Amino acid sequence: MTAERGAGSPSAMPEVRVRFAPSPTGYLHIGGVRTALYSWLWARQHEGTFILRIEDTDRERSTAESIQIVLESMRWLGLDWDEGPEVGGDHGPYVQSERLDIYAAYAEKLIQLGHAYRCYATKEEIAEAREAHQRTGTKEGFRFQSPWRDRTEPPADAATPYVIRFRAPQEGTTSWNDEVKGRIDILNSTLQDFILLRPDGMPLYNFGCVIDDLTMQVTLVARGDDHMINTAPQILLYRALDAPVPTFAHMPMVLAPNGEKLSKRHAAVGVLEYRDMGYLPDAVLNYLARLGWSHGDQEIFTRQELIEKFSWDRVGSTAGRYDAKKFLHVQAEHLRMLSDADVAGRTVPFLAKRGIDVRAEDPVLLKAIPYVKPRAATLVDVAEAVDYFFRDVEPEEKARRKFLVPGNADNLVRLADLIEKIEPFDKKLLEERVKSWLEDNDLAMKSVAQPARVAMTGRTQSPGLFEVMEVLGKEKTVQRLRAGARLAAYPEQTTA
RNA sequence: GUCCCCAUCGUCUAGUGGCCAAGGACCCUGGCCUUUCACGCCAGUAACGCGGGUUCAAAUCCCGCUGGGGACGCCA
Repeated sequence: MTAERGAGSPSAMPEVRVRFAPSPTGYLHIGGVRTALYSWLWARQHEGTFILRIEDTDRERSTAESIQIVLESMRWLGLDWDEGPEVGGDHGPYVQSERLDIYAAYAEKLIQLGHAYRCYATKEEIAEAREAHQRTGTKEGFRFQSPWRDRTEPPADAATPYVIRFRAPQEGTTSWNDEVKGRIDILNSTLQDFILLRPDGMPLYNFGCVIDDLTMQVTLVARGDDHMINTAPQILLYRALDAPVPTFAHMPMVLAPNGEKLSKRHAAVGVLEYRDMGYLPDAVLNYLARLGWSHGDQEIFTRQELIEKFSWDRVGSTAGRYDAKKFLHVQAEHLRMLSDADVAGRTVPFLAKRGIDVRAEDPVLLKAIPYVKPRAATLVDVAEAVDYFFRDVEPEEKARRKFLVPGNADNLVRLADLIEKIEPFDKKLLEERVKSWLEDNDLAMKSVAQPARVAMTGRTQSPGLFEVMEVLGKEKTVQRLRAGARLAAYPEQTTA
């Protein structure tokens, strides 16, 4: 760890207070989820406080529905917050648009301290200055030099709208020890008099963020490294207010497979989409945790292991690319870690979506899960794979044409006849009897298996034949084999 | 263009100066298992961007180059 925090007072190490501060603009991006996750893991590992704060100062894009989506996403992931919307806390409100008076007070304080000033320049003036700057063709980046920085007289018209700007130092260097990037130095000469407050009193990101982190007593700020540019101005703000500067941890971003910024064009980016695709929260967390962080060669982690093993110095410094196949693999591993009863319970809503109404305790469902689990990755796969246990089969056209043909009809009938007499109806005995029957009649398993499978399941892929029979039960097994035989004998007819 | 960050198989990564003719995972390929599909098992392809240093020794440290990403807003 490269941090310098608390070095002077080891006995008085402050409580760990971290926050996740998304802006509610549609959905919770999986990149954001990773930021939230690392912060949450850090808080839980240190028995600290995890704060959820909504940064909705962009009125154009923020909506109330989006806030609900954020909360729902966090809840689904199990990233519970100790302070924030709906749970309260001692440092609220936790929605920025409700904290305007706080920002106003701090802005006034900064003006009085001489660290900020009212700027009456219009957007047009700034745009002009920018164009003029571009015409000069200098290599320096554009920095607006407000004429109001050093002016003491207010404008003639007292009603002129103004923004409040920070009076940024123009010399020196601002540095910090980043938990993942190490030491960073920024020349103050590259900074400008950034805006704190808009005319309507809405704070801009750097100001709202600092005032909130300050008043909420946040000890570590974790965010994507696209925010690194904001850190120097923020540190300057803390200093101007004579406030303690938190530790910063800037993690590399999650990129698209082609290296671009990850967006809807490349993948499902809203985390709730994964819920709907049948992913498990712990799998999402595992995949995201491992994208940019590592613990030796370990790939699969439970939530508890993540809490125990996470550390900032194991967060890599390279941007990670989203890999759908690896994600799916991690998901499959987590599915297999679940008990059958758990899988059954989680599959129920996905069955409901298919119009199948069963309870989690349904004995057929419970019996089928262990056979289906190894060949499924998501809960949608599970639902799909148990479908035919709960409804009549209509063989897929292709499968029917290939396997339910006249030549197979007789064997299906004879198989049904045989099976009808087997008791108890378990897979072991079924396999034994069917195999000896095949032997006695000089038949190959292959000649009977696929027609029987199609008859029972309607498809060519399924768990083992005897497993399917056992789950289906004698009555349905026999009935479907006979129906299949009829279809085979008279290929032009459809199922009854 | 300016500023900041980054650089090991296609991808995620292990590697913190000798144990590395670079290990694991996903993907891909071949094989085994087999009543189908999976699972599982075995095997294989595949990487230290380039150039200079430092050192007895460099994937690991330093410098430069190149390449990639991000930021340059009255967005966050």
